Amino acid sequence: MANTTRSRRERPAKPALSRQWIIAETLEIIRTEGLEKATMRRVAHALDTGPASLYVYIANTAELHSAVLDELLGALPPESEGTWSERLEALLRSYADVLFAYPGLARSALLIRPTGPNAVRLYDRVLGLLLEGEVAVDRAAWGLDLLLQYVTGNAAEHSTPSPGDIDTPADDEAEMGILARALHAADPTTTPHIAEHADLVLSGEPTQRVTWAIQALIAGIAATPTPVATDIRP
Amino acid sequence: MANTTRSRRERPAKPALSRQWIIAETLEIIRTEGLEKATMRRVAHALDTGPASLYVYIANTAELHSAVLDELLGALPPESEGTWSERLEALLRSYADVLFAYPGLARSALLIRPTGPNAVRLYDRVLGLLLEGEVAVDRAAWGLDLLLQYVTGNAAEHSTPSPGDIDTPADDEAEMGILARALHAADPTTTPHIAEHADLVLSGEPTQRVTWAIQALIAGIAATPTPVATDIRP
DNA sequence: ACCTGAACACCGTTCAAGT
DNA sequence: ACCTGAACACCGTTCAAGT
Repeated sequence: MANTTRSRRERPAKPALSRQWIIAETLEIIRTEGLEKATMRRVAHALDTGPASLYVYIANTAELHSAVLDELLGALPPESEGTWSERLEALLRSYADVLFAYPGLARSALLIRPTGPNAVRLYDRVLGLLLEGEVAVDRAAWGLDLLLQYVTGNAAEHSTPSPGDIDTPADDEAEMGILARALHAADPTTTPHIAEHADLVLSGEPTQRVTWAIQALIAGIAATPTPVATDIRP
Repeated sequence: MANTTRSRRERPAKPALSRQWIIAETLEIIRTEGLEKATMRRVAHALDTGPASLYVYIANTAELHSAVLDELLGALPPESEGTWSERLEALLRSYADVLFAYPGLARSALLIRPTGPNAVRLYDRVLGLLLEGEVAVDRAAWGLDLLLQYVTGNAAEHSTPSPGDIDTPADDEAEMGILARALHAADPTTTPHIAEHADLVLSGEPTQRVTWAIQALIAGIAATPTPVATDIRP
């Protein structure tokens, strides 16, 4: 009886399943517990239903994660100030920030190739900025993929496998420790360059390195001719 | 390994569990059925034992996959002919080939940061070739990570999620189809650059694009100064 | 000492059956 | 028409108990 004038702090008592609602709930779980907890079963449970019900709206787990990512890409900051390359760097960094903020989603992004409307808008902005910088259109077109893949791959590599979870107390740090130990233990006979330059290989803050990498990518893209004929346009 | 004089085609009847044997069996499963089938349970089953037995030799699933990858890296071709950049390209392509040959392993490589002895040897070869090309040592040191991450990420992106399995009839192709459709359907008003250059963005054979990307990366690495002081050496 | 059966706590996905 | 209980076929990992 007395339908729905309930405490808003409590679960809103079965607010009718829908694609939007499922995505929102999934995002909430990813935010608080990480991607690996955002399972069909767990999302269904959070929505007070069984897993089978989700399949009315979402084809499978991959599509669920894909939809969440596109949702997030819709919230990228719209435009910054500066030269084309500064704006491009800022855009890519904001994309990287999204992926870092939701550890595990980068891994999804790497495998499912985002194709939602917001992803396409991101592609368009990157391509537009490269063209504004007078990068040859064929290099810009191929460079688009290279830039986004780098950022995505980098985020995937550095995002902790299980965020708020059991293992991985300070995961990326621990990971780096393992790598650092492996490099410092390098045998000077069989691996002389690593043995000599281990510190340099490991040097730099992550943000410094991402910034440098993006600059290097842009420079390389602008300077390297593709095998694709450029005389496509009249 | 472990030369038991048996019919090599039949299962060698419980050849005593060992780390090497587990890794070899896992590799075989990955080769024939894909990474996602190389579960602790399935490997244990293939070795005629229960999953608990594997934990005597291997800490967890991640370590198992990690060990398999390092095993594969030990078989990279040793040295090619040509200029330093040609040899570097060849080396990176052979690394990419390994990852492509074992779909799914690239994804692991992206997340676990290979640190085995063979991985370190690969790092050393890449770094050595960059230095041979007279790339500044700080740029070479940072570029190492950029190059390997690109190749790994690229392989991860293009490797089919489930190789010899139920879904994904021609998976990467299907994926590309989805992307192609999304780009060709781009709205000329909101995403004008993509709408105009969709074909160019999608153009080129995968190998052409990888080759171009590696060249662009090398050029960018060589040309972009890092914030790390270069006057480390006397 | 070395190994493992059995259990615990989960998964994705399907489909017959309910409302 | 829309939804879902229950089942199917799996997972990783642990630990008490066996040899």
